[in-house]
Amino acid sequence: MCFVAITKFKAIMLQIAYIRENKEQLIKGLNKRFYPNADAVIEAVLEKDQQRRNTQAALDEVLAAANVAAREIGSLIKEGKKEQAENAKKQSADLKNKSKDLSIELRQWETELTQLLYNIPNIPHPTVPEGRTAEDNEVMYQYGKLLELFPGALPHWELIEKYDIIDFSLGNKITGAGFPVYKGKGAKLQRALINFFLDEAYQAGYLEIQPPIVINEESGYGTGQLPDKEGQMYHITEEKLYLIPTAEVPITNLYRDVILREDQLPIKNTGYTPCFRREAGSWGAHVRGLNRLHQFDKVEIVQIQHPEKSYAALEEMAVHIRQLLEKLELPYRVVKLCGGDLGFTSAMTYDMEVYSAAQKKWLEVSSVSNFETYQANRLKLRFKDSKNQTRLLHTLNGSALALPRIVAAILENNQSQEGIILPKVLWPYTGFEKIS
RNA sequence: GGAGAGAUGGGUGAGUGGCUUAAACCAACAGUUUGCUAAACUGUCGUACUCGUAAGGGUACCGGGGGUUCGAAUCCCCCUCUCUCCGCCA
Repeated sequence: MCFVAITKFKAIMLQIAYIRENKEQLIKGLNKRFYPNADAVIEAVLEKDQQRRNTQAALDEVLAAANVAAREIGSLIKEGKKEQAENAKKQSADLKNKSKDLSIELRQWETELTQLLYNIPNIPHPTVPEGRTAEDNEVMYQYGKLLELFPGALPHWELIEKYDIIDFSLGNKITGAGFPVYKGKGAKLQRALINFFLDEAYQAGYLEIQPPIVINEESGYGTGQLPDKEGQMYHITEEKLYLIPTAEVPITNLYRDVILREDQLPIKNTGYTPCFRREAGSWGAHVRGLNRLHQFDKVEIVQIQHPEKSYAALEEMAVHIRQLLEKLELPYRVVKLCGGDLGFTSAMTYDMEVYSAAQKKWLEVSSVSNFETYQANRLKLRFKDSKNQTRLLHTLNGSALALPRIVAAILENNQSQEGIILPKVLWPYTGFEKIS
């Protein structure tokens, strides 16, 4: 019925009404993140939206007229009034041109608006601490003694060489820096940890998923890695696919374009995948050994939650992760990220940091976040509430856990003159108790 | 990789240019009837944008994108996916 096919507006329109009504709050939230020019960006969004709506209204009017005209022409032809039909056709040409122009204009506004919206990060939860850097994060909880090691204790990058369990130079040979090769007890320890983490997640009620580890562009936009982290992902240009930076992406995107029933909530999924990160520009001396890799293993937990229950779920996930660390007998602390340190898509994030005795520093081993409706909005992930209203859901995820730094901490903290004694909980999984 | 056939609402499935504002059936929901269940009957039954205080309008959407036409689910082109056959292969 239309003269010019209009591209389906894929933009994240659902949040526009919210932006309109909560302008001040949003600007405050963005400022907390030190997001530049928050006022100007929000103003621009509202202005473009107004333009878009004006254009939409004008276009709808033209299309409505064209529909009427087309029907008239149809009946004229049927009645055999050829000349009148020809005249009407000529007049329709004008409508056709107008609709063409208007839909081009509409698309322009939509594109600009989408561009703006995609580049606005999530709004921090009100309890997120003020602050610009990791220094300003709030320590919520600390567990375990920060042990002192014997003289001559080694950092993990020396331990792995000493016991010949992880080999960076072999990885360099076959791939490049940041792609280690795990050997013997090193490889088995990896496998043990993955199984342990998956079993624990299963016990906690998570459904195990084995997703693809390459994703398409749409999935990248769905969870917010695109366009924000474009340069962070390995891109397979031939097929327009990306290697996943985390299992969060495929597992959460399972629910893209889905409307759930309330009784299906919450969705709790877990999955093990390798993760790939280019880490462009972040390489340096302080990321030795297993501290930062291009490929690493991780078990992820994902929840899709009712909006009113998502913060309780965040706490539940944090407890799950803490229990893993406690079972592994690792000293850790939980920090709540400040506004400036918060990830692009997150409303609230806890980081779990394990203390490495040999490196004498805290290593981030897990990060658990509530994205509220931010991802759901892009994913079009919704549910029907008790009043049969369609509403956006909340998504959450956390690492439970990322392997390399856990391995580093286990090796460093458990070393002795006789070798590395593994935490008891892993013995059934490894089949050995000691690396020596 | 080659050849062919397909993709329609929650499901099945009709629809080869205007009588389709997408039929019919099933499922679902609400109501009526009913000792209970069932059946029967009646009604409702998509998503998004937009105008309106509201009631209620308008527009778009038949895998995705583009084109032809006054008018497209229907015709043409490109892409994706599914099925069948052939080839190759863990």
